[in-house]
Amino acid sequence: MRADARDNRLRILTAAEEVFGASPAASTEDVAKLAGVGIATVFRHFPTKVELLEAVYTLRLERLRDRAAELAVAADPGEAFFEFFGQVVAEAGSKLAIAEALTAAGSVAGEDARRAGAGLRQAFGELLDRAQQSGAVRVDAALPEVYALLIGASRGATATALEPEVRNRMLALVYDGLRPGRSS
Amino acid sequence: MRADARDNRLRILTAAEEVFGASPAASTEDVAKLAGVGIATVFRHFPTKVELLEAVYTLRLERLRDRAAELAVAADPGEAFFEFFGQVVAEAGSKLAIAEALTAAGSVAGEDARRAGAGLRQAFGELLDRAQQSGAVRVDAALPEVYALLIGASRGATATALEPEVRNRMLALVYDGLRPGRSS
Amino acid sequence: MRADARDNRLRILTAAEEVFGASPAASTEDVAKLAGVGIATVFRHFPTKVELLEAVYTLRLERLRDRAAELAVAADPGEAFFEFFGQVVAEAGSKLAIAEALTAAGSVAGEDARRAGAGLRQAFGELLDRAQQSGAVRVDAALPEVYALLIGASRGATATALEPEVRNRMLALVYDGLRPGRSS
Amino acid sequence: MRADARDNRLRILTAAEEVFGASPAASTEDVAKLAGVGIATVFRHFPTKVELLEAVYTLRLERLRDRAAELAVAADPGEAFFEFFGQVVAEAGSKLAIAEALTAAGSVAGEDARRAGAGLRQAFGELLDRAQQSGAVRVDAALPEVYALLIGASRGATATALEPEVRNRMLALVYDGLRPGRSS
DNA sequence: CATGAATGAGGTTTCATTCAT
DNA sequence: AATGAATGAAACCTCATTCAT
Repeated sequence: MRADARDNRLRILTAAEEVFGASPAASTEDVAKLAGVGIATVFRHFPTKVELLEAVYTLRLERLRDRAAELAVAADPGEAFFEFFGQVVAEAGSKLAIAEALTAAGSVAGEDARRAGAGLRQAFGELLDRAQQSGAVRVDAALPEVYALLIGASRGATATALEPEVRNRMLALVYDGLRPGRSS
Repeated sequence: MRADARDNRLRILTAAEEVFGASPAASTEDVAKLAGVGIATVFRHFPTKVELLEAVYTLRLERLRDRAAELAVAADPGEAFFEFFGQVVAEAGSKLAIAEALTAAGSVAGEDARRAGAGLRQAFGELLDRAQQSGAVRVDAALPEVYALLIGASRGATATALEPEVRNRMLALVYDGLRPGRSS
Repeated sequence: MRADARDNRLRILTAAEEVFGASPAASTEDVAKLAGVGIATVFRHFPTKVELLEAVYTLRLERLRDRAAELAVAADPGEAFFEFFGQVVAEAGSKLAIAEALTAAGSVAGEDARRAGAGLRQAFGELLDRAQQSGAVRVDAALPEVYALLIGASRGATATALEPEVRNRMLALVYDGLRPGRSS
Repeated sequence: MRADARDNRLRILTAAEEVFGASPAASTEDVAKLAGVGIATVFRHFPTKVELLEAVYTLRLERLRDRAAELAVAADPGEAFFEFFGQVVAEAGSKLAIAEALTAAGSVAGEDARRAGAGLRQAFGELLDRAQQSGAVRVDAALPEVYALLIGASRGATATALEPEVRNRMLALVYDGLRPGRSS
């Protein structure tokens, strides 16, 4: 791929992230305008609007996975787990808008997005494992439900446009449910 | 309002609930078709698509509020609270789609929807109060964060198309976080 | 169907006949403009460009079939046959352009067009039968090849933008081949 | 012109012949892809799509003219004439598609194509002359109408996707009309 | 009051053609 | 000279909304 093409691809992705993050109903032309390229250039790089949305979504998931991978080697596994959890919830806003745009476009998820989702889930699973082995998280909580809780907390925080204090108190409740020493 | 007009209004609302619940990108004409009326009739009752969406959304919220009000006089306040919580999460699917349709249409929330939302929140607050007074829920959890948790759990369950078992395990984690006896 | 809708449908068909007859590459918007309606009205009547083209084509075929049916009761079967043949060839120009537009659009032929084509072929077959029984046309010429000859003569006349005299001399050659008294 | 440039020109022409022969609505990029060159190379050799189409068309006409020239020295002029006629009709399919692509593009014919057309017409005229002098074709048939008949038979055969048997029977009718011994 | 046709403003996508490498 | 990316004009089609019946 040529250098200028790579450049443009990145600019388009960045623009799309911002535009769709702000409003799931945005048009492809808005993306082109913000990226400073012609509309046809967007379609050369992403032959379909759905593919563009998926690319943005995949990028988001991959970034989160990388962040999880970094934290997987932290000194304190418990702290790493909860920090990651909190970060995801805090940054969920625009990622969610993109997910909504995808479902609104009628696509459940492309191959790339599915793979990236699986990657994130696995990386998060490592964080959970280590936190459980270190005694920071109860051992009877399995990945599926904890992951669902992560998603839920993210969406809850976004949907209600939570103030930071309330969000933190909500997270405290979630964390308490995850800590060991419970009967359930 | 004439009797047939009232009839039509109800049929349109019912149809809209089903159509938008299935796909947030549905068109107003689809609603008219399912309701068995002409499209102009839909616009006579709801001068704008956003108003129709809000009416459906409001209806949903009011139904939940009524359900909460019923449970507010139940014998066991703790059981009532957790039952309501679980029901909301279980039925979240289509309501969520309507909320997405609203945000996709660029509308944050109309007056009616806001009022209905406040009503639901208040009714849920009563359930929470009584559960706290009965000792079933920790007293240091305030309505804002518990409500956010309710919304989040609903959305999380929907977004990931959770199987019932996983959903129940996730709810168990959430409930544990809400029970008294924690230091946080 | 409402009166105004029927009116518009007819006006659209008429406009399409003229526009596509003049240039197979014409756009749907040109048709709308000539018909004096909005573009969406065209698409309401003919949900697809191909369907519009087929409707025009079908109309043409039906008109020819009707003309053949009229001539099928003429006093002189031979004269009727050759007159019809000549008329088809003379008027072939714009009909052909429509057929080209259809193939350019990637459609071979819709159900209606196929039926109309079969109708025309059958009506022409009657003319041929009667001409053969009256001794004006050789009896060893079957419908398939005579029909192919009709199409061919039409296309030949159109493709080369023949002057009337040349066209008549060409037809004379064709007619001679069709008359009885040959060995082939 | 450099050797590789000449190579490319030929490969582009060959590819264009195949691509446009298959579908008149094909894009220039398809031609480049099949030719194995970049799209800009196509435009370097043929500055316009119409010019490319004309070049292909011209090539076809020239090949036919060469074939006619070969047959012009055959032993039996009558056989030569009818053989050429039949060959042209049999192979008309893809050439016709190219002619359609040209008219769809709004171009009647460029200088080269016109010259090539005239060349073919003249070569065919020689075949006709010799066939007439040898008594195989009636002498009162002039080139214009016979040529129109050739074109028409070609197009008719193609347009209706004729089976070989029917095509031959149609040709027999045409040939009978061309043979001497008729009064017309 | 209900209907369905008409509207025009966009949205996505394609293509011939031009530039930068 | 060859490449492939970029372009903008236009094509087809959809939809919320307004009129005429």
